[in-house]
Amino acid sequence: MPITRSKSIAEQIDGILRHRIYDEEYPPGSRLPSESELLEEFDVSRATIRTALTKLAAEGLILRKQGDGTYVNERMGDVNTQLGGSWDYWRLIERSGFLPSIQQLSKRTRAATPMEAGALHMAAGDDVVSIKRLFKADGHPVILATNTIGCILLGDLDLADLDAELPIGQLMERFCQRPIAYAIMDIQSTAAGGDVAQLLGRKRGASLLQIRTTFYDRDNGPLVYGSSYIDDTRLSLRLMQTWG
Amino acid sequence: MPITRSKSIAEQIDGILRHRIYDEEYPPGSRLPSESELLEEFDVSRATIRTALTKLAAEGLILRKQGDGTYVNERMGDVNTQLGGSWDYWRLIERSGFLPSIQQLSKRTRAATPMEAGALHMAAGDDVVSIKRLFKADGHPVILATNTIGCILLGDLDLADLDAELPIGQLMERFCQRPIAYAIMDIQSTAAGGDVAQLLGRKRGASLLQIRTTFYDRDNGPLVYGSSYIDDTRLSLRLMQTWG
DNA sequence: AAGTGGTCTAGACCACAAG
DNA sequence: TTGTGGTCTAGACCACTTG
Repeated sequence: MPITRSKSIAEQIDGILRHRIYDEEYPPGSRLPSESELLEEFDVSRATIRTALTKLAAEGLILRKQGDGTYVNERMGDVNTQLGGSWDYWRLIERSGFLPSIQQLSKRTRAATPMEAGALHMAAGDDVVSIKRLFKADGHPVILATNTIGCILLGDLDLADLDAELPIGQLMERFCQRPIAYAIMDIQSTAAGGDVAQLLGRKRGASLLQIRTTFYDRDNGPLVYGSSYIDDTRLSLRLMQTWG
Repeated sequence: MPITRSKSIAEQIDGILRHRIYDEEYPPGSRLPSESELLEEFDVSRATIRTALTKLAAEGLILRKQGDGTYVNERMGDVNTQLGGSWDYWRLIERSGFLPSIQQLSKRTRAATPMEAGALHMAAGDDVVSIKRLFKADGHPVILATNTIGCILLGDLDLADLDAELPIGQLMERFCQRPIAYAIMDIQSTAAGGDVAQLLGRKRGASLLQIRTTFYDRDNGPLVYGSSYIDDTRLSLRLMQTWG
């Protein structure tokens, strides 16, 4: 069991406020307590309160108006994606109003494709562990995701111990002790090939969203390469862009 | 001419550091001066320096390592999109390594489609101003963008004065005095219809990225609705996702 | 005029990595 | 041990909108 670093005060306040917003203790469109009220409630300095509020505002969860107050963003419920921040397919499905589930299709060691080898800075043909999963929304297949990890990173770990239900970030932290620092994603539109179409229950040639992601550690070393197909007739990517 | 608020110290430092990174005065992968060195250089408090650095780190431009230092992210050059932050098609094309240009296809007043009316909280058939533009990369059409603005917002402005070359954010600020606070984007994959295919020089039925965006002011009032088609064989959406 | 969020300061202590 | 970035405090003044 890894030791959980106790969170900072600002992070805890962030979490508490976030919960109050989701629980509608602070309903959409309503005004939050002022910063001075909050610092009294939590008995911290104003800077700490503002650290938490700044993060919520950057995500679009709240809108701050100078001279007026801080308001819960009415339209946060429309959003299912937090590109630029932590985010995974499970939550995407959940936030789209469906019940998520995962079906593991395969988990095996094989030779890297040229694309994977390039992304992971390996030679083509080097051994990688490949995990192929199908995400379902209310039981319907919606996302086909393949993740590839260089074998060196996993050491002598038994494949059977690799928990394929975990989001990729937690998986890397637990099994490689290498937390993800950032990822680079490439979003494209593509026509479904035969196998992908069949797994997602679409016709061959149907339009799908394709997301290719390479995850890096804080030393710029590539950790994982992922390629996913999203059936966006059932699931669209909705995200908030905050201005200024 | 609207009065331009002079920027805050933190914003100015943000801009200076950003320039130094783009100019490779701080090259990719190199270590920045420490926070104490920076606060001496600019003669400000540490909190002010950290405000600037925090913003750069959130965008992925720099990586901060406790006990070590702050480094320029080597892979920032791969990225062409800043979803979740300020961003426009002109910069997308530029950052993809092409020379951008805009061709205005039409600018006129017409009745709102049901989709536009819904997004803009109007009745279907109400008057809107519609601007249709074709973005080119090195002269090749890559993005077809249609923006729709409720006529009420523009008042008695002459259509001819509306500068279609402006990014939508600056356009709203200048002609409506209503700055954009946030936007909600919907990213999907779609098959090109006849007219879209022709304008983008693709075959009918080809896969395109479609982005639908509604822009809101800080009072949650819808300002603009935009629908765009991106030819992602020439231009892919590459963005950075920062972790933690 | 009063209250809000926006900005900035000067200082302190802690956690972490290696100059 | 030294120097980094991470966190927090108490206080000040400013800009803005009108609870």
